[in-house]
Amino acid sequence: MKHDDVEGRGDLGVVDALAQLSFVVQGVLGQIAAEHELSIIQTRLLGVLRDRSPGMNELARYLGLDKSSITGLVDRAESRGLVRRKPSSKDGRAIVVSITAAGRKLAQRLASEFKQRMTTLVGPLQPAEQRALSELASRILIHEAAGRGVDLMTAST
Amino acid sequence: MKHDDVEGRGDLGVVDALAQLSFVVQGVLGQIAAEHELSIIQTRLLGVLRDRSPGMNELARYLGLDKSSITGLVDRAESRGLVRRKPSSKDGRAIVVSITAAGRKLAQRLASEFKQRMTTLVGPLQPAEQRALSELASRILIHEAAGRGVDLMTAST
DNA sequence: TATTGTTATACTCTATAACTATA
DNA sequence: TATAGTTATAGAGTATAACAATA
Repeated sequence: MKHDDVEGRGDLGVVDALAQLSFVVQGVLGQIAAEHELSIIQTRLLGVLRDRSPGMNELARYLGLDKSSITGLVDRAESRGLVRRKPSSKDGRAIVVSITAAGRKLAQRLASEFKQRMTTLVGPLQPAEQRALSELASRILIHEAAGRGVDLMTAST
Repeated sequence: MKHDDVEGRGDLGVVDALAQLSFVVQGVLGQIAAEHELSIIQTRLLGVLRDRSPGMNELARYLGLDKSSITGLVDRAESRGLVRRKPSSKDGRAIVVSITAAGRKLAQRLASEFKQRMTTLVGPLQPAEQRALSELASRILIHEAAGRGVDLMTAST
């Protein structure tokens, strides 16, 4: 007998709903990536490189991984022709990682398939409800990003 | 110049907002799990076992993994004293996996820390907005689950 | 000395295929 | 034969620590 059972029938409560929804969304992403023999992290790598050519260290910060993990990640993507390493012209120690034409093409394809699947997922909601959902989720994200010192609306991640 | 730029300023659009939110939520979950030296999959394992004692095969279906992957997963949880294997009394080939008292305690702790962090995350929204978000997310989940032949409101996953 | 990137190593997670024991 | 579970093997992803080259 939950004393705080204020949710109407069919409602999971914010915490559970967002948790479960995150698994569903990640599942969609993982499935689409897998259809192209990619992992989620490889997909994120391509996403980051779509509008940037960072060094390994910088890449590690973007992805929240140790730089030693980036080495293997980039190795595998490079051996598939999706990204490329080039020595930095400014710093003899550094290298610059960039996406190849093939990598960009694949990234675009993944993005479009993801968008389509997500559109289907939110299909049961009316357009106005989708906008409301978008707005609420965005507000959470903006606050969360601000809490980490990032301006979501400016950062192009 | 996007022709479909109908979103007000500060809005990412449903697809991007849900995608990014899923990474944030998974990040919270992963961080809390890591604070207790657990992975997300180990945490899910404990979650599943909170109200069930399935066989290995059944567990594989719940977690969406191959049964051979379950062996190692359960091995590691068992060696930490979080779960236990018992031979099935009905089927000589089968075993039954159940959570231990220590496992249950840890699972409860994880759940409570997760709830707290998530509550903070949605804190910027007014209570009524949180309810609206919960309702919209739940509707998506119910449809998605129904599409897989599962009744979310009855299934105790 | 500090920083950039790689290597060596170890562990978790995952799948496929082959195997054992029971049904 | 079919099913439950494990083992063998391989590979991705991750971290820590040690290292080389450059700043």
